[in-house]
Amino acid sequence: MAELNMTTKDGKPSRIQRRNRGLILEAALDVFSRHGYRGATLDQIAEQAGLSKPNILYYFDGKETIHVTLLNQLMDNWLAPMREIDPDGAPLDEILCYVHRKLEMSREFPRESRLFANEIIQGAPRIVGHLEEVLKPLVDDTAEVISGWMRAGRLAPTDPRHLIFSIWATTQHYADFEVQVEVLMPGKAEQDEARAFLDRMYRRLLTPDPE
Amino acid sequence: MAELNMTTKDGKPSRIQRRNRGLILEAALDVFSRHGYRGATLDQIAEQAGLSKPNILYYFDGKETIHVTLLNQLMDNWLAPMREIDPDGAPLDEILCYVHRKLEMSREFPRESRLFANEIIQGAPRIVGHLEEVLKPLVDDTAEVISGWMRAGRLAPTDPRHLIFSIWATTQHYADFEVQVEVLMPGKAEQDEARAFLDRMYRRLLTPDPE
DNA sequence: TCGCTATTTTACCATTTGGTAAAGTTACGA
DNA sequence: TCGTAACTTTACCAAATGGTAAAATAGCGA
Repeated sequence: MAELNMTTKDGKPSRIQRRNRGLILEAALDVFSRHGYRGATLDQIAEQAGLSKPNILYYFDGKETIHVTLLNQLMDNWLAPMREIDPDGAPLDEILCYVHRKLEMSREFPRESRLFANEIIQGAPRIVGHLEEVLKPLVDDTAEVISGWMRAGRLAPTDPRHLIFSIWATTQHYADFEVQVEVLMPGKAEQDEARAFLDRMYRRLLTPDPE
Repeated sequence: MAELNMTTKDGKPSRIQRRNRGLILEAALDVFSRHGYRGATLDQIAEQAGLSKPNILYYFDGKETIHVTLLNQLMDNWLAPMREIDPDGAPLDEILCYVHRKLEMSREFPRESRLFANEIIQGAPRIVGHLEEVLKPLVDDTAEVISGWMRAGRLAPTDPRHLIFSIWATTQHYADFEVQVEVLMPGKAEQDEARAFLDRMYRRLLTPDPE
């Protein structure tokens, strides 16, 4: 009887369930991404979702369950651009396309980026497992693809993992440190400039030297 | 009588005051950087400092005062490397030296980096003022110096502000996302590799093209 | 060593917060 | 339209948390 609140008797979630779980997760994303896990309260989430606190606990086992649910849902979308790097594509295009898509996600989903950043900064207590089991294999594969391109002389050689880190860092910076960017470049269309800057940077880094 | 707990009657802080304020700030840095502002508790800080909670409130007006004190102390050290960029130096060397020093600070002061990141991600409620009054002028100046170098053909042209952002992002990443880095490159001496990677990246980005 | 001030402890308190029990209300298939 | 399962609300609670009052103790200059 601990977690029957997930399906109706016949095993399928009802219309109301889908709607309210959606409302809760949307509200929770907002609150968690602004205040971090411990800084967020169920009352805030409830108010923003337009539901009562006990009602929220009818749909989710507890605060932590909501948070974990969010993180798990997030991860898939978050890693999608990396999964789409095509080992048979043109190396430089593939990498630059990845950079652009990550930057695009920073603009479209800043809350998701901050939720993730909060979790990692605080030691990733609730997703280390996921990092090891899902993220690590994916990064290992991708690094191997990039290494192959470099060995074949199709990209200038560098450490592929640090390359990936730098792409994550530079693109997510515009979401995670948004207030700072806003203070330092008030009112500017930074995203377009950022795209041009990063494009140029990775192009110069990765274009192989002529023999 | 609201904040007499700062000095003894003759205006100078006593030996005990200096020691205990130091203990408190050291403990607070640890706790705040691990859990964020709201996630940290006075009890945790007190325990780690080896003092009682009321004793902590004898030295600081409240939780927020401790946090603000930390952030203010931090900012100076944090910006020091940028202040040391020499407009009369060799442009590429100055930038690369800045990159190295930022990376070095990431390794030496990861707690400070995370404290700062936590604050910014959550909207910088306690230091926007500082950002506008101290950080912005400094960045404006530095961007102007870099622009000058670019106009003189001594650096390849790019947007100087986005260049600065990318340096912050890539160097602080190793502190702020330490767990993730550790999961993906277990046991490696990432810092040395990171140094080589970043050196190479910014060298290629900024070395002017031959005419 | 006395007396005064600085420091520390003990004993609290009010609020916030995650969570629960149980009574009510709604929706929907038969 | 009735009964049952799904959903929602009301009224709580225990623990945690930031903070205070006041008594107790330690340190130090005269």
